[in-house]
Amino acid sequence: MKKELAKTYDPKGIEDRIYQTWMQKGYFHAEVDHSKKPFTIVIPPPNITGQLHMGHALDETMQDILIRYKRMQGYNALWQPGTDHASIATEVKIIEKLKAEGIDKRDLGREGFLKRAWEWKEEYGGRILNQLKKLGASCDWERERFTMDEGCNKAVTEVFCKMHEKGWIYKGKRMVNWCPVCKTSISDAEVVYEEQQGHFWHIKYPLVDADGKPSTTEFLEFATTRPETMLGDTAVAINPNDERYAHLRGKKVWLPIVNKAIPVVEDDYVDMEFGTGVVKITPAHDPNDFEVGKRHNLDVINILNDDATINENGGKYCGLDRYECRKQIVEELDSLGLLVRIEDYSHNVGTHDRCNTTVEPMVKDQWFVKMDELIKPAVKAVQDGEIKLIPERMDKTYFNWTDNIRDWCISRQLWWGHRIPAYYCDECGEVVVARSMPEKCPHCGGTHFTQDPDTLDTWFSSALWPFSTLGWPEMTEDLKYFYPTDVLVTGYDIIFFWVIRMIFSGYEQMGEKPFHTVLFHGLVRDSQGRKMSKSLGNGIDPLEIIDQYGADALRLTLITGNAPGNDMRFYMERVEASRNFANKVWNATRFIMMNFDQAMEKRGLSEDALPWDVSFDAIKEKLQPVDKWILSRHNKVIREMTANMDAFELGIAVSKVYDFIWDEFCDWYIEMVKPRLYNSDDTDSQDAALWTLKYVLIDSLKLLHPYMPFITEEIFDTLQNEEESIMISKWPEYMDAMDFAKEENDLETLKEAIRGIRNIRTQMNVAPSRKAKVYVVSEKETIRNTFAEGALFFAPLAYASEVEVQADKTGIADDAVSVVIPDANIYIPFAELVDIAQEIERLTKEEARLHSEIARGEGMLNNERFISKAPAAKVEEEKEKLAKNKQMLEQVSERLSQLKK
RNA sequence: GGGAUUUUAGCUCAGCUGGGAGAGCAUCUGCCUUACAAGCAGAGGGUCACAGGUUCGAGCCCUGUAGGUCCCACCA
Repeated sequence: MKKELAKTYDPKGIEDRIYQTWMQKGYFHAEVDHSKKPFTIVIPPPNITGQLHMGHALDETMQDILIRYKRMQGYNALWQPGTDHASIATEVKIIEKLKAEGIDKRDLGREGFLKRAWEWKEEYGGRILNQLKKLGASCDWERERFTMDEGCNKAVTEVFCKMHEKGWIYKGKRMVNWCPVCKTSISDAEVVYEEQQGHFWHIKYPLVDADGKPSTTEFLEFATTRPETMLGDTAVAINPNDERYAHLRGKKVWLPIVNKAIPVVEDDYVDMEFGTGVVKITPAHDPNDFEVGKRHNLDVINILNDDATINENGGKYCGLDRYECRKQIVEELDSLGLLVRIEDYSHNVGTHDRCNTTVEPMVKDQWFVKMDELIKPAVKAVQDGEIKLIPERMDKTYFNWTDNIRDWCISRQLWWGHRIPAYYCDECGEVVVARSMPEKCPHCGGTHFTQDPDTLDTWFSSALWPFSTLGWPEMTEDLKYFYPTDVLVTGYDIIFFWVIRMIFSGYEQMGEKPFHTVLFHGLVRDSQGRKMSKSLGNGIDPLEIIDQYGADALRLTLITGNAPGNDMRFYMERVEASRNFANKVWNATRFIMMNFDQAMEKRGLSEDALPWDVSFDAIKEKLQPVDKWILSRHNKVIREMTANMDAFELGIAVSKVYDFIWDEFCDWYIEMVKPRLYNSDDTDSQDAALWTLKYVLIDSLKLLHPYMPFITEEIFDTLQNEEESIMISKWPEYMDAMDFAKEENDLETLKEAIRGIRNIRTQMNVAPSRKAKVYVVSEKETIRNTFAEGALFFAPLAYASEVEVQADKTGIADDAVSVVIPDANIYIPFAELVDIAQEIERLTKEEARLHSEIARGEGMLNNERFISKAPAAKVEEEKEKLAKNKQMLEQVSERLSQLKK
């Protein structure tokens, strides 16, 4: 048992060693086992481009806590790890890298590019998972998956084909968001709106005269933020109810520069109140205009190339960049006298979330997922509570999206990703969607096909993650056993991208929810509340924190004092506080180990027959009230903490065990136990103390283990050798046998008395070395017994030389200082140290406080409605309080009048 | 424009279904007491944003006002 433990806990080296052991023992691995209930979490797969940041650290810590907790509770816990190919994010990264080498993606060709991409994946793809290991993540690494591995590919193809057969995936010309830099369409969710300073160009178009020529006197004025789109205008619109323009119904206006007549159409979309009540209509480059165009059968004239330069439809502007074109168009309009004025205007501009480029709405042939039917079970699941979102308010965000759902554009003009399983017949152009390259065209019998060049939105594969990782589309044993998974832990920022899509995919493909609970967390911000970002340079690297303070300290910091779904600020001071706690636990262990050693030496005990290494029943008779108190408190902490964990209140749960260990166990129990260990020969009492110290510490370590896996394992291993590892030990349970209500009550009285004496001594500036005799006076025998039994530790903690318990004040000096606690008075007769004036002041305050307390209590009890409506127990409680207060007031007043004499 | 959320000690935040205002850090005081100075003991500090309302009783429920944060939609 003799182990020299360092004075402070240093996690360096320890953490890696322990993690290796866990891995070697295979504790993280889960196999189908019908004798146990499964508990499954799938990791939100980090991007292969990613580096571990604080957001991941928080996300993974929460998952690891849940997994470790459930594993200890006897569940067959599976934490399924993996990574995401992150189609566009990765492609952008690789293009950047190629650029640095002076290579353009097109030079390599598709095959060459993909080869580079896979090389990149091999090199960096596993990086982030290795970083997770530093954090202590207990993922089943044998099951690691990748969204583009063979199984996931199969799942994607299968889903695409099934949904296509069902008519829920279709190809069509629709308005999409186009990124001119990435040269791909993107989904609505990938567009972020930014407020930008722009201009509002007020322009007028001439009316068309009866002779078909532009009028020189009559004009129609309107305003636009994108004048260059006029090249694609095919109408101007007015509101049908707008009397101001009644005379224009059925007329035409002259589109300058392009020089052609376009119709005036009437449409409710036009807001009469806004601007001049006239809108130019460019169906090819504005989503609303596109709809208007459809209603009025307008031509759709695309004026842009894929890189946002003007195409041949722009006439002489062909080849110009969109912004240069804008400038020149404005100049030309001005020279034509058609520019009325320019107004400064700030408006929201859609940009691509990956590259910040202003997106262009364009009409393109793309693949879509029809959402109206697909979304229904996903809505119902949350409505019915089949799937619970935590915190609950996320429901509203969720429904906000589902209520306004639009079809999902899933095709991307990228190379890195899942290729769309659609094949075009080289002969007749017929589209065939199939699980593999078709042999023969069903339309013309052609045998040569070209696969659709597009890839799928990266979220298409992520949506299948909870079941594709378990083997789907094969109905594997894993799938039958582990699906549905249990909890999904993720940030609220990807509720639309991912959470909703997993839910509807689960119902559609598996006929079953993918998980029953979604636990959201917020963003980790810097100490000033800013987002951590590369550009700000304010990011804190979790690996550096781990290196300096240990993974346990980081994990505790991320979880403490944070409610689900709320953002948190990251402070170094808080990491230090966590580190200090680890040290506290470490030193409590040192204390216990030291006392084991001392007791063994003193009593000549051998290690294999220690009187404190016995069962609860065997030690029960020897337990003293203090021991029962801490056991009982610990028992309650188990119950409360378990309830918090089950309610996913991870922060509250850990604060309970934190407070228990630091405050009750270390600052009270250990202090109270010292006199018994150091200054007493009662071996029964010592056995009980040592037994209790060990029992409570080990059990507390178990409660703490999900949060701080490394230090708890290290200490567990040091303290005992019955169990192999704390991570597979049994989660503590509340036991009736450990409930000692009387001792809990008694000890609270003692603690209060000790605090009272300490307080008085501080206020009177009495040095701790100055010990005085303490008299405890109470009419109640139980109270006298409590103090008599507790005298051994009461004296040192209250800096008393001696404790005398008696029923009345006989023999106590009149000038004794008193501490008033429920049912008892404590007197310290060291008159020479007392400043009477100060004491009077203190008692006066106390008297005032009691008066107000009594007034409050009487007010409540005289209130008939309170008596009739409040629970009976509550009323009783108030009555007792009132009686106590009255008694105390009497005592205080008496003492005051004495002193005043 | 719609919605969510937030306003509690100097700072950062807890506060469960309404019933005597809490933690960490910071500040002040006293202690190197034989587990721990990364510690111990004690103290100060809050009209719980503001105004109404419901209730015997409101930090908590309702209405309104003001400030902060965020999400969605996007009006040319």
